[in-house]
Amino acid sequence: MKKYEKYPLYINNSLHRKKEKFEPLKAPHVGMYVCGPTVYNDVHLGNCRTFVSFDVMYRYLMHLGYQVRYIRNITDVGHLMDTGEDKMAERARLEQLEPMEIAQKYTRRFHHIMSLMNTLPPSIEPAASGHIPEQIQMVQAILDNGLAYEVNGSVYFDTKKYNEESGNYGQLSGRVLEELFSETRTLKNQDEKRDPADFAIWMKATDGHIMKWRSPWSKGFPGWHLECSAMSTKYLGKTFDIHGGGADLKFPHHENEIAQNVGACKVAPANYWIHTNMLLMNGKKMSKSDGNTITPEELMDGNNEHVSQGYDPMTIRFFFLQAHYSSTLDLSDHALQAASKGYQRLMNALKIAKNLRPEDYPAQGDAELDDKIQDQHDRCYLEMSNDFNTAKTLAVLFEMAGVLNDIDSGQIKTKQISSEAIKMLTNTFTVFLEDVLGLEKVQESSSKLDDVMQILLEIRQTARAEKNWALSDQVRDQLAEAGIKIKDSKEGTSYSL
RNA sequence: GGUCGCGUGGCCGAGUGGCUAGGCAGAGGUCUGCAAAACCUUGUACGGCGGUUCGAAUCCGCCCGCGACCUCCA
Repeated sequence: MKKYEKYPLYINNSLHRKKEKFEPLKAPHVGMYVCGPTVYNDVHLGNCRTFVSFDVMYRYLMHLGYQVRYIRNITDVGHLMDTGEDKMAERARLEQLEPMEIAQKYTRRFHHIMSLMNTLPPSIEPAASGHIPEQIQMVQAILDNGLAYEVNGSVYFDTKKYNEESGNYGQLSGRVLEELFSETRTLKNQDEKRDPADFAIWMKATDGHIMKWRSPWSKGFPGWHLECSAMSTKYLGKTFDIHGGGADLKFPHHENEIAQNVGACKVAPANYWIHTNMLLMNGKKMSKSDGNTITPEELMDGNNEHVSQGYDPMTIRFFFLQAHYSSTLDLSDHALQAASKGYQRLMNALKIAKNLRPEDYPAQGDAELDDKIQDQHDRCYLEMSNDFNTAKTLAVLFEMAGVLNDIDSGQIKTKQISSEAIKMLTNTFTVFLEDVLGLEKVQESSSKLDDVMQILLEIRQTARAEKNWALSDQVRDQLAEAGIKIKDSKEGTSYSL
């Protein structure tokens, strides 16, 4: 019996605004598409939260026994500014680089950050610029189906006609087409559209535009929403299981994506839509465009006015997972400090778990304790299978940490706990912490500093043995002044920066 | 203005009809040469006013406050 049969997964499907049992099209295969970053500058922490959320879903799906194809795109074309200039092109102009250099540069930096945050790479990470033919084909298919029209080399999606035929425009975002553009904003190229709700799927490039490709309609570039439609269809098929992204993409991006897919392929793209909520700072959404942001580097270095110190990437990941992905989360220095302590507590317990040997324990233990551990094991699965409730799962892991500490301190005696229970406890704790939630022990620094510290700590240890408190305290205090804290414990003395 | 969501103890944050969320901080304790760290124990809560119910933080209504989206956004 597969784990996913034993612990059926329930997902809050934003398409229907309710929690539904997850039934993949072709179990054990699962196709998941997540909207990735636009690589015209560095990702900010809000982006990271989204990708960490989907990383945990990806990990848990795999842990349940599904074979997941996880697609996360890189947007490197077609995203326009209010001025009409492409975001990539604008950045290229500012940095005096080629647009593709910009894309490469920020893609590489994005990968670096994602790796620090311990997210697994997706199965395929397609770039929009590498899928122009597929996008042109899709424009053609929509035209062939009579749901788009060409004006002066640009092609627009006929939203009104689409809605008349399918009646579904606005289903995802809960919008009514007639009311949608009652208050019109002045936007570029509005004059070419038949209806304000129409949107470009192919745009003719203006003279100065650098990123452009040949198409049956003009030398131009695809509309922003089109890449996800084309690439999800190419790699996951016309209909697939899960489509995810930040809540701010619901409208218009995802709504238009659905319209394009249905318009081209006559079927809805994804059965389950998952939207992650926004990371806030000072109670306001973190957003690239209005400057209310903090980058992962700034947070890790502590080089930002909003934080008093740098935070380890794993602390940040833990901080994210303490809240449910569908809730807003307010970033603050205070909350991060709390997260740092809590995370450390789990890591201490992890160390204990890894040192326990089931063979040291008897075949029979205290039945009550065995039941407790069985219950904690079950709850880890039930909570994660309940719409990926990482907050609740962490709460169970903290309970398990308590048991591990009790074993370690002798509060729970060896004879009280069975070998099987120990196995289940350590295995569940380790697997959920590391494999499912992706939380790992902070890498110890392995520089010469370790050697130097070893020497200093030995000197201090000798002084202590000789009751030379003046010297031992001098070592401790002066190290503290240099920002190095030392911790005495039964196993010896360790240090941290 | 329209649509959607939120308001939980000092702070962060789960929970959705009766059963302890959890973390941090605070308090008490264990350990320790002292300290720190670590560990154990522990109090405090559901924005306001009504309603439904045997029973509501949880459902309904109104009010107050906050946020998101409404063609830049994860």
